[in-house]
Amino acid sequence: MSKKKEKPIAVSVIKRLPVYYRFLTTLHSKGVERISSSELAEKLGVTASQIRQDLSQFGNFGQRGYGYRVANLKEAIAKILGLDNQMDMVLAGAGNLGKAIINYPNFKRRGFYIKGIFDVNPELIGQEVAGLLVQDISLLADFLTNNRIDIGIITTPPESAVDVADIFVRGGIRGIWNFAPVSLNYSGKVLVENVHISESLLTLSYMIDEKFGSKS
Amino acid sequence: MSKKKEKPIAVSVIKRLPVYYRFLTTLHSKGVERISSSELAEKLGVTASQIRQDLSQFGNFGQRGYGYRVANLKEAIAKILGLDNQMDMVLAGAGNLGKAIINYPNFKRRGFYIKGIFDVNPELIGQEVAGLLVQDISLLADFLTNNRIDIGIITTPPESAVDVADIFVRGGIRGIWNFAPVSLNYSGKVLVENVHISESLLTLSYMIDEKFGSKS
DNA sequence: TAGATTGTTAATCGATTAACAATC
DNA sequence: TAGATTGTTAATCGATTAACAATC
Repeated sequence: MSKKKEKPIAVSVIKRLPVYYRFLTTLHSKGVERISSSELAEKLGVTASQIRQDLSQFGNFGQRGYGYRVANLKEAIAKILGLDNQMDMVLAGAGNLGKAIINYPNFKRRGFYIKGIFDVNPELIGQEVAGLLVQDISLLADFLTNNRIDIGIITTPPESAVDVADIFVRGGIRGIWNFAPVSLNYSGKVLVENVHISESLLTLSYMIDEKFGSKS
Repeated sequence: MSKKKEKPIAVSVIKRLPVYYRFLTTLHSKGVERISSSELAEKLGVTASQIRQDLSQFGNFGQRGYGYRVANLKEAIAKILGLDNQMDMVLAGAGNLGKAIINYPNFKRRGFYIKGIFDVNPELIGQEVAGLLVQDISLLADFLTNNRIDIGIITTPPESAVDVADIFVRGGIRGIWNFAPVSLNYSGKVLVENVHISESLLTLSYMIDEKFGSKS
């Protein structure tokens, strides 16, 4: 069953939920029981208004005069983000970046399971990474027909990214988490979340020049 | 010398420049000579208006009735982003993610130079990565006083990220490229660009549930 | 020239912030 | 209760899109 769709929530709001979630997890592990929107805002460098506005899109999680119970709010956000549902994933490209992602420690805790790892490199095929054997990429299409996979992760070089993405889409994947520096366009059929790592370095570089002046 | 500051450019605009740049680089390598804002828009999934609006903040790079010369526009954006200036960087955390970043092939071409790699792990210290020896993190502070470094990269586990960031800031670094899932707050003193990789997975997960319905 | 496409202004749309009544 | 803080409405701010005169 799909969620009740009240009104569509803005993407800008959804992108902030994981930030709140991460910070609440930290607070919770430190034994902090309550927090107000203004305290939270200060720690995260946003406004209290924004936090209350964001949360109010999903329900009433606080108590007037008191604030938010950290444990409750954390769980509420986990629920909103669907972290209580399992998501099955495959990864293509078992280089350093791929391995870094596979070994991310919180995936399982949050319901994300890597079910298969694929690569073209004969030296990597057969290697064990986090308890899985790296398989030949030529087996990917079959793997997807035999397994119901939600998310495909692309950590290949840019040249192969589009081919892999096509296999993912034909294989019935619902979302692509793309780390290759290419623009993937599958309007509507599949959701694509791009993590264009190097682009953020260019942004940083621009802002450094702007703030401190360029070195030349 | 610092750039002429006409009017401050919106961050949202600056974040799109690397996208344009990447795509123009691809076009250029394919031998494409000209492109119109509407063609570019279609390929990138944005509006032609936005592209023209964005570019017009920095100058007039096109020709009415013709469009943009790919080579010219590419170079113009490189200039805006400061890719013709050298940026010296150090990296802390030589695990898989750190190695992935160090080996990114386009850094030098774009003026980004990694000058030092640091870690706490004795097994990594002394290892050679991309022509540099991994050094003990205890040497980082001294390294920064002896070398003029622009950008510090944090690819450590979250527990050590704040300590490393403090060393960076005391060492006179101007920007931090942070991959650790922590919120770094150095309002004003230093620029911080966060790449919270796992947060984008949570966003994707939410949107999949929203679009296709959750599996439960 | 005629057609095409930019650069830019004005209109729209959406997101953030401020403010405050509701209420714990 | 009195003080604090939420949830929510309204006001502001900023970013995107539409439209078109300028012009290659």
